Amino acid sequence: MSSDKAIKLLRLPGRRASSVDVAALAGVSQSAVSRTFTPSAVVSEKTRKKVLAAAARLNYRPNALARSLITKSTKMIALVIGDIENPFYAKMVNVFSARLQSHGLHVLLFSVTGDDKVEAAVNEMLKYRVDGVLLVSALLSSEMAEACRRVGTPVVLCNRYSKDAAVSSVRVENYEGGRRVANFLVDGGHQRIAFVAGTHIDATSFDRESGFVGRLEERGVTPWRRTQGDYTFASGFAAGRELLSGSEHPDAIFCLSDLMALGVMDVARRELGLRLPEDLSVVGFDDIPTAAWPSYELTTYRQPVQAIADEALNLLLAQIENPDIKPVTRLISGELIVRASSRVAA
Amino acid sequence: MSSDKAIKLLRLPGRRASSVDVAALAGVSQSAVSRTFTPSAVVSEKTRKKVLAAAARLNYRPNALARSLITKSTKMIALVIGDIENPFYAKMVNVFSARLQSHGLHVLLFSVTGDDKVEAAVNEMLKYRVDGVLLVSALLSSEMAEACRRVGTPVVLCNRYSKDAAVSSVRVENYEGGRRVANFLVDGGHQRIAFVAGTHIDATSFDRESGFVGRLEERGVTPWRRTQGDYTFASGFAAGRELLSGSEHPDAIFCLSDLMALGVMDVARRELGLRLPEDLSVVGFDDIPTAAWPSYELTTYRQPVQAIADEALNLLLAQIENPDIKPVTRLISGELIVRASSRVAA
DNA sequence: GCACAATATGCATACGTTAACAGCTGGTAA
DNA sequence: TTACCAGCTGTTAACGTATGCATATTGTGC
Repeated sequence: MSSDKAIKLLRLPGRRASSVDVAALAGVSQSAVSRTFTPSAVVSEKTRKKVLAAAARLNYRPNALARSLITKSTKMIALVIGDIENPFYAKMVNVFSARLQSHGLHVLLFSVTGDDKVEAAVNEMLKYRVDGVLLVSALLSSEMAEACRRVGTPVVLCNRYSKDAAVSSVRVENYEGGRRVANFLVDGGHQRIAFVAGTHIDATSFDRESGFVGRLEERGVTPWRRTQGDYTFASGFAAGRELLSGSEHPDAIFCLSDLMALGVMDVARRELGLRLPEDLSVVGFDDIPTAAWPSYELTTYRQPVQAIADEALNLLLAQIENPDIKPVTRLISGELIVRASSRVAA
Repeated sequence: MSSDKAIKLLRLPGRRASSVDVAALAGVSQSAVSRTFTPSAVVSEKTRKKVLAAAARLNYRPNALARSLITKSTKMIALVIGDIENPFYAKMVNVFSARLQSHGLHVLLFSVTGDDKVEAAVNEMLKYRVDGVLLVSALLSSEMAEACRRVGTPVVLCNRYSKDAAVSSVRVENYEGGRRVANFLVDGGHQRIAFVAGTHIDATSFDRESGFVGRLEERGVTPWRRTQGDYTFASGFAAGRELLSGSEHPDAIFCLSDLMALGVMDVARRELGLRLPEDLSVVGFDDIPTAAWPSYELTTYRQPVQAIADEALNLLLAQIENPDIKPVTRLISGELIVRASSRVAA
């Protein structure tokens, strides 16, 4: 009988050791093995030793998938990221994955180009039964939000939000940020203030713009000219060339991302020979590392990445803990970092 | 009997629908549901319709974990990345995740700071039974490589390799790259050629340096001075300050990463008032997007990210297909991109 | 109408784990 | 010695799916 069992349990070549194999080698029951690898469970020191020895010999590691099947928790969080090559979002990924790892959670990464691919990603991650979803700079359609809600998967949006979908979200105070930049530029005595928007599929760009324009008008300044980019350096370069091409050019340009602002600076200085901030002030949004480099010294509205990520993660963990919690929106306040790319009040 | 079953299968609040639930609602067996969602399996059009309708009503999605338990394939690839905030590696992540997604594979991301954390990451990913492991800019100890081999998990290193561990790897031709830069600088008539190395824990930095120094000496030029950074902008800035501080300064500096080269350029121009390339030539390694920006126009040795990623993925897929394949090393040739940061031969 | 193939379905089992439960051991107190 | 309790351990039933096998259904040609 026991030899039958032993024969049956002989490790076939190419098969990975299971808890049953370990149990057989250690001469204990399979549950003893399971308990050895379950922190909350209780085993005598003697059997734990035996089990660990056998496990080491067989290169055994508990199968997280089988465990998840029972515990109904995969310890996996889906991280959906829009544009990972934008340093601001790369940093976000870094912070998130560090935080998640320190919580014993794992990251299932989905890098989506264009909001249309988010749907496919969501369907995939739901198959893997992730414990929660973090969307960074990607828009969740209300149907997909509803799909997550139906199966009870918590979701938190980062730096995006949808008016219709009932999903928690965390973002920087975009409206307020726009106002602060407006104040700063008017205080600095600028007259012809131009603006480079982002793509308007999300409310983020809209909020920053309305805060900015609204405050300008409150202070009696009419926005001089407006154009649009897609948050990249190249689009900023193009936008700068467009804005600065006429006979009369703006004396300040506010860009909705640092990358675009850097593009504007390069076209202004390298192609048109303007001096900053004497001939032109440039202000960005994000505060990516490059903004602080001596070649740029870009004035920008800083988004506190750590704070945003921490808040988003707390929201998500709370929602995992208690699924019936209702969606909330958190606004994180940013900070205007004044550097040499802009003229300041005398 | 059937009503008993129906009662038992009533979807409890908070429980997710399983194939059994769908089967009950559709009036078919559980296997029929399984077959409907298994592309290779065969079902009549009639039952497929019924199943899909029931599945839609219940928000059913097949449980990938349970499936993996049987098929012994998780369709998950572990992606371990050293420094995701370096644009070069951010791009790598982007390319890999796009490629993997198009193969129907999913990315389990591990962002490690320091090679010591790789071990913990490897242990975690093996618990999740990933189908393969991609290590980008992270070093795999030979013990960990051996651990993967023992459980039969394919591994491919990207831009790193270990002499002792028997693991497949793909990297750019570092040695040759160093030689090409040496030739370029000597051809340009430079006399005092300095060098900024990276951290020396990996052979990558060593190979580039020995190619560079070796070729310099072949051409009768003695390296003027050498210092070391950690691939970041800040370390490049510091290295530049150190190299350029003396009374006599180098007329060319070769940096083992673009970020460091940009740091050198900034300290040279902004802090010391040098003109490039008249007073100093700077050459980098990687070709990150910023290198092409008008403010820098950095000459650099380009690493073809797409080609490296494709090759690494092919190697990994081949190894998944046939686990007994033996480890290979692939060298991808790079390309010297000449821009305005360096003096060229008259 | 029949025989026979071809196709489609259901049944049962296995994958590797956790957790509720019951049973076993040893020690202690009377 | 006996009874009892605490601490461990083994048994068993899930979790949700895929798949080999046997059986049921359908269609074809005469």
